[in-house]
Amino acid sequence: MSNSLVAMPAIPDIVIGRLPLYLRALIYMKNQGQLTTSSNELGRRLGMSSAQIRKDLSHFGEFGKQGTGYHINYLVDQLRQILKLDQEWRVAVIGAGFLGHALANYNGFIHRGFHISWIFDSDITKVGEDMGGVVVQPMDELEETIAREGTQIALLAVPAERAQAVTDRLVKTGVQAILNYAPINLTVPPDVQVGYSDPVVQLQHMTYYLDASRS
Amino acid sequence: MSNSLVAMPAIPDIVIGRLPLYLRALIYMKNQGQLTTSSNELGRRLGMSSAQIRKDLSHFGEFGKQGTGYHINYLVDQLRQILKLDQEWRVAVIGAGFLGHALANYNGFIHRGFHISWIFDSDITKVGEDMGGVVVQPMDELEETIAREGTQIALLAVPAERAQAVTDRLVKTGVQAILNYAPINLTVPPDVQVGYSDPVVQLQHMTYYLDASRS
DNA sequence: TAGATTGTTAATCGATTAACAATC
DNA sequence: TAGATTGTTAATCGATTAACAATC
Repeated sequence: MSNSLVAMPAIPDIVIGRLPLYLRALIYMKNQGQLTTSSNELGRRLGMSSAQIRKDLSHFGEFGKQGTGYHINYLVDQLRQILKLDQEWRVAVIGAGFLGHALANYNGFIHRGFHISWIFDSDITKVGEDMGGVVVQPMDELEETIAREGTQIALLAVPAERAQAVTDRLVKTGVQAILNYAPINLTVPPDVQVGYSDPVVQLQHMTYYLDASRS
Repeated sequence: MSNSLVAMPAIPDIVIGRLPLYLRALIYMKNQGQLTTSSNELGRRLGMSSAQIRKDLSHFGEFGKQGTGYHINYLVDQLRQILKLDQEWRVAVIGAGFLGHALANYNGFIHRGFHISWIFDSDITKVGEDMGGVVVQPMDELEETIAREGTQIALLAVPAERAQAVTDRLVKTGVQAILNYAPINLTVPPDVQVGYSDPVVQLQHMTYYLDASRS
């Protein structure tokens, strides 16, 4: 534990939310064979100011060198540590409809440290089906399986009507984070993280700016 | 056109981004049979302050009544108009993998004013396949079909390596908004809207707050 | 060395909130 | 009328940016 006598202000959530974007861009550059970058280049790529990137990173330490910028490998490692990505997280998908199917089959999770171990569905005709190497489990066994395996994260892909009820069960069983794909606001205790993904909400945000007259 | 002599400050984008959430909650209440609500109730539901809701709405007009609050039907109509949802938008899905399949089959789009007319894929063995009532089109015909039909919005569900190239084609053809599911930052002209949906980015945001020691 | 770029400070800018007169 | 709730103002709070000394 570091100095507990000094009031340490929490790092703004909006800063935390940008770190994964920095990480993604850095890994992209790394895969291109690039070894170093600067706040300027990173900012250009992401459409933000270099000052913002330097300020964001300064919350966590000093990762660069004057004159030369940042070593990509080093910064990637640091960001991974900060975001607690230096471990594998156990993820369950709830709901084996088209979306659950797509999530279970998405290969972007595993190599970024998220291991989908389970997919649950209340439709017993789907139970036993193989989805991306994961076998559909009966909804009845949700609590037992999640508690036993210590699943920390849930991807919630059930109909909106059932999202809150399933959430309550997940929270009670010890899930710490839920990424909700249902078009509904969830209520959870303060120590549980919730992320939202509703494509319609995103589209409705964009239509505001569209020119309705253009074809 | 309203008063063009007075400098009208643009409404903050962060406000626009909350309107779809207000709309979603209002429609939910409406479906529950509720007729009126207040900024207080809406705020409680969405986890934000009543003052913020009133302030946000005040950018667009006066929609409530002292003492009684807001008529849900009326406010829903107003928000729909503001967000340009009083028309049907033509949407194309690009990429007919698992995700494209899920998007084409999602029934949350059509009744909220987004009509998925087309789904494209470069894999000719998929062409002709029926996905949620939409037949897979060859990628070669992207430009011709989108221009002819006046498709305004694209859901981009292609691999990251191809996302920017496809984006360039979409933009050239006149698409005004792109919801990008590929884990990569896109570059577009300023008059084109881009939204991002990368579940890994959202998960990485949440893991920062998780207790790695728990279970 | 000269040029580049960091981390940080202070100023600016913008968003949220508390408070309240108006009024249904 | 009494109670409730709006729309708006001004104060507060927080985030972004410009600028620059430090230094690689």
